[in-house]
Amino acid sequence: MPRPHTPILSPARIRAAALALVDRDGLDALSMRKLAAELGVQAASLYSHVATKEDLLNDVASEIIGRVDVAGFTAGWREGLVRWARSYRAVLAEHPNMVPFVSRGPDRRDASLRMADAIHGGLVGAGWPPREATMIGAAVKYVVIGAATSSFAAGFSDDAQLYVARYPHLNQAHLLRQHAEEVDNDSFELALGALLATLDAKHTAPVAEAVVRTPAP
Amino acid sequence: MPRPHTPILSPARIRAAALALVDRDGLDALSMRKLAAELGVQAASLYSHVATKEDLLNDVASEIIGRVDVAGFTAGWREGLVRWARSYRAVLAEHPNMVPFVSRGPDRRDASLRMADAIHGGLVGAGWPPREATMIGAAVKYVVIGAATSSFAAGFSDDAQLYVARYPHLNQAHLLRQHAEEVDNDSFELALGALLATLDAKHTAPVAEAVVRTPAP
DNA sequence: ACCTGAACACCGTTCAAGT
DNA sequence: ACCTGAACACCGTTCAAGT
Repeated sequence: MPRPHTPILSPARIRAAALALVDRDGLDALSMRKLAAELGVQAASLYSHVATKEDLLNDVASEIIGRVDVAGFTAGWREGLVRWARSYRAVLAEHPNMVPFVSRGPDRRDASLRMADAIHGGLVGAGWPPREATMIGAAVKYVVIGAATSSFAAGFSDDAQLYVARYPHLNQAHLLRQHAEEVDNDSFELALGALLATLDAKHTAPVAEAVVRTPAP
Repeated sequence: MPRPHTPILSPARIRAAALALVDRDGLDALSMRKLAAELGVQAASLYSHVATKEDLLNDVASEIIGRVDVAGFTAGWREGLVRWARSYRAVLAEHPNMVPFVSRGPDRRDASLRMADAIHGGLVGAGWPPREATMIGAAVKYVVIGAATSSFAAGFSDDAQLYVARYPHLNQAHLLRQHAEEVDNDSFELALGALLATLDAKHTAPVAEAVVRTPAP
């Protein structure tokens, strides 16, 4: 066995350590040097396994997105959408400090494109015209990303009572910390439920056509 | 006139230059040194007018949020919400590179709190119970922030056709650049319209009570 | 009061050198 | 093949010094 050292690093280990650091200290606290220190190694060593900090974060983001449940469409488009929306939100809520990065812009990440494709395919397969499927996917995504991004609960600090005192209407707005998650959740379900109700009303005609076009095998 | 120099900098001039730089080159491209260079000055000079880079960005964000129209509630809660949502989205769309910063987390900025307070006050004044007003404000905000954050059009690059080739369902998804803005807009209006339809249905009872409780002056 | 020059403690990334 | 040490071109921020 002439191998001089068993390797101490690997892309997966680096990703895990990066995510742990971001979860603990925030996205801005992640530096290649701190990450290396956490792994007992020099900063330059990371570049044997990772091309760039941006790439590393993209890979971490892809791992997160990959955990979203897009399999619900076997039980119908409604169930597919609901499971997608709730699991998408839950997965983001597990890593609030990664949300700004994960939800940045029009997504070029492979995992995000696969997710978008699964949703679009599920909707089209259930009879929604492609143009409407795109809009529905986008609208649900807006609600999820918005809820994850501007959550009351995420990073809610204990000095929040300060604001309650200064802004009269917020005073009665149930913004206390113990209610923040509940308000987040109810607001999210309000938006999601409203969207589904509208889709239920629209749904009747297009799905009938689709059954004709794509008969069961 | 013993004044040695007429001051070349001011907080407002610095904010304007910072926003222009971010709009042109992106949020990551903003550094105090580049900003100073743009203003024909040394980096250290900025600190006579601005406490910190973070503070500067917060002030820029406040200016942006301050342009949002929250005055529509004089024409009823429905008109108030619609004008708020559309102008909020439009204001963010004017500065897509600032969106990640403007919509970060639970907002501690004064302008954001004033906006939230105006919306909440408008809804409560129209008869919505405080708890529901909070949820409605949050739900509309989710749609606006989500639409601004994960817009197809913002930063849509010209090599997007690459993905269309690789992902079959996206192929038919009308994701070509010339349609991106239209899809964004229709998806946003779908989500907003769904929310309003649900609120219209809920609205009847609470508003009647409110008229009794808060009679006209 | 406002701006400068130099410095401090950081960054991401590269690269020759060691094993 | 993997890790190190040193270096490069950057950061945000501070502070004594000039006017």
